[in-house]
Amino acid sequence: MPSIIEQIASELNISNASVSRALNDRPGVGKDLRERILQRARDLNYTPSLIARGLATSQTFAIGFFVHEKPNLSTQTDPFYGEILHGVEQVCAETDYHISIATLTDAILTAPADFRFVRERRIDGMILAGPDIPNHFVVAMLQSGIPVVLVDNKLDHSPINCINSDDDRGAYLAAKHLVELGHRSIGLIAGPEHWSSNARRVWGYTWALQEVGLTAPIIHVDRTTIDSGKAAYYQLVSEHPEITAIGAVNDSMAIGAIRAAQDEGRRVPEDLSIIGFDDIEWAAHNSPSLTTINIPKRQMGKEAARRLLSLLDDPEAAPTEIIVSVQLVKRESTQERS
Amino acid sequence: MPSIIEQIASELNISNASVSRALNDRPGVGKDLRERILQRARDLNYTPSLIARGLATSQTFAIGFFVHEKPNLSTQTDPFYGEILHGVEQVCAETDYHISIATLTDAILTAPADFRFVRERRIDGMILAGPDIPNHFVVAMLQSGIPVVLVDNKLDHSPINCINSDDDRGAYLAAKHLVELGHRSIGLIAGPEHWSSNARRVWGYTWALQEVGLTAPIIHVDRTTIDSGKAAYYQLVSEHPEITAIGAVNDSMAIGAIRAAQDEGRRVPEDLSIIGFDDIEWAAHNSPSLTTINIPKRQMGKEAARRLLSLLDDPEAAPTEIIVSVQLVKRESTQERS
DNA sequence: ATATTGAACGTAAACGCTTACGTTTAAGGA
DNA sequence: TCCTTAAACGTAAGCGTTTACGTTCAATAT
Repeated sequence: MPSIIEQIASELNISNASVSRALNDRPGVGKDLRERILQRARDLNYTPSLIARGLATSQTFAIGFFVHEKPNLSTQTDPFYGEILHGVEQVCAETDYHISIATLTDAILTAPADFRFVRERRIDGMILAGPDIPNHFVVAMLQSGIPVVLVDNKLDHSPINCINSDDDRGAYLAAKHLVELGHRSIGLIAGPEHWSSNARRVWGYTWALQEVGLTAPIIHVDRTTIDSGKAAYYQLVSEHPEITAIGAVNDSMAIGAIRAAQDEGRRVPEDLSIIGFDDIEWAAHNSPSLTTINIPKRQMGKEAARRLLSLLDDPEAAPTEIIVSVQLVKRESTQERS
Repeated sequence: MPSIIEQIASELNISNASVSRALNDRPGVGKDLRERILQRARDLNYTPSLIARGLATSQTFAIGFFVHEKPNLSTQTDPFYGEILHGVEQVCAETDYHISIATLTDAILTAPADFRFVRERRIDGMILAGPDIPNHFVVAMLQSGIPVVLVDNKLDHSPINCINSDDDRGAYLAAKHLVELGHRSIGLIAGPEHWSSNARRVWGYTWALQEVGLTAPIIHVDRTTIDSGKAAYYQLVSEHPEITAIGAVNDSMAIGAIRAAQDEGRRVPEDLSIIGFDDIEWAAHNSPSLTTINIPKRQMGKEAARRLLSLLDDPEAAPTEIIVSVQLVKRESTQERS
């Protein structure tokens, strides 16, 4: 059975080349012949074989979306990467590109040297998502020769194409919000100091408070779960009972803090205002619902895909960091200091 | 630049065919020549071009994982398909298969007739996930000629390869649990009657209660969100104030019911026991934490992948429905009737 | 000793497209 | 009218594999 291209060619007594040209919208075929070819192709329900095309052009029209398997700082209870992936899908759906996914396991992360992981997938480019993908792996991928875009991550000492949320500003907004509500004794609940987005959030808080002459006690804990939020809360209020508002470095911890406060018999927000960060799905469903900083995950995915696609056109483009802006979402867990 | 296969062939003064045979572990090449070929391949860091191989064999070593975009019955606030996908990944990671994903949009769902969607992807098989993928689409995919496995779905009148959770039994267990706690006035909160998993859950409840001579009032609402859980709660208790326990058809609704009860000043579980279904991530973090029926999502993904892979070997195998068993998870939202 | 067999290996076509290059043809310029 | 030019189209090689079919040759059977 001949391929559809061949069939059209023979039916119309022309060459494969002309059919291919017409189908790909390339010059070199006359107006009305082109029309007849396209018509016939439609009738025959022609779908190009991306795989044959791939062999011929060494383009696969697939991109990889690879996420680190460990739950990260902000995604304990949230389909964080699911949302990002959705964004990637949305922009790819408008193109010919397909998405090939994989989870980055430790095995892959520790043995990137042979490029096997990327080469066997035959992808044109890749998106790497997750804050704790080790630098050395990113560097290795960069050397594989295909474009790389990072999401929720960056490289330590050199510029790279990446998409990140505006953590500094988000934290700044959060602090500002608390200050505007009249709070003057504000405590901070933070995760491990060396996580970069954590550090940036702490920095944003500190900066905003400093602007109005305030300094905040900071509790660092080594995880960012609900339970560590509780623990941080207890430590914070025992050291600083005068506090009327708490900023948490992510929503899970904020929710933990709310629980702990409620367990102690303090009302949120009447006695204590608490604000989170991330706007995970449950933030809106918590009781009280959580005031927080929204990260536009889907948009991050879209930006990542767009960046990657444009890189595919021009691989030499200079590395750019895209910072998506975040937004304060006022809900029930914060109110004016009484 | 010659391909690596050609390079090895010429270095060793043999033919491409022998190299290919050795690489693919096929008979027809002598023991020690084979060894030398493999050795050289390792040295050269050979990675087969799946795309060239695909052209030659018309196997792509990729499967599609396609999920319906609408949030379904049970996944409002839960990375349901994320977990399933994880399972799929885990088993694929042990094979040569890659995963190509896409979201089934309405546009795709309504125009499947041309197979464009599946053909252009050049996949060897596909997993379709989501309870409300229309029958006609599934049928169309079946006719595309490649194996199809359904997850969280089935076909109305003909057998098909699918993976589902044991909804009847789950509901049975839930009801049994309430009965064993001493409850005799039990109400049911359910979603739309025509959703099949919903119907099976209602059926399981009814059956278990009937076994001990009980019948339960059932409230059907048209969505399965937290808010509709609240609404259903109010309707239920206004019509049946004597009720001491509530079974909800999914966790979101159960949580809604808990909220509503708490708002009314009733304590859960002291005054009212409430049990959910699904065991979404938040169930464990709710206060009180939610007693519910756990669906092993990851395992469903694994089963789906395994089924698909075996179908790839033997496409003629008879359609099988795999039902994964569910489990009662006792937490805080239920207790003995006081 | 010859005939038979099968393992080892080579040849070359095929998979479905793209594309560099060559040829034809008609239009436009002098 | 003849020459130039470019658009239209054809030719055929090539992308990296696999595989049906041939060939060679040594081992075994007779």
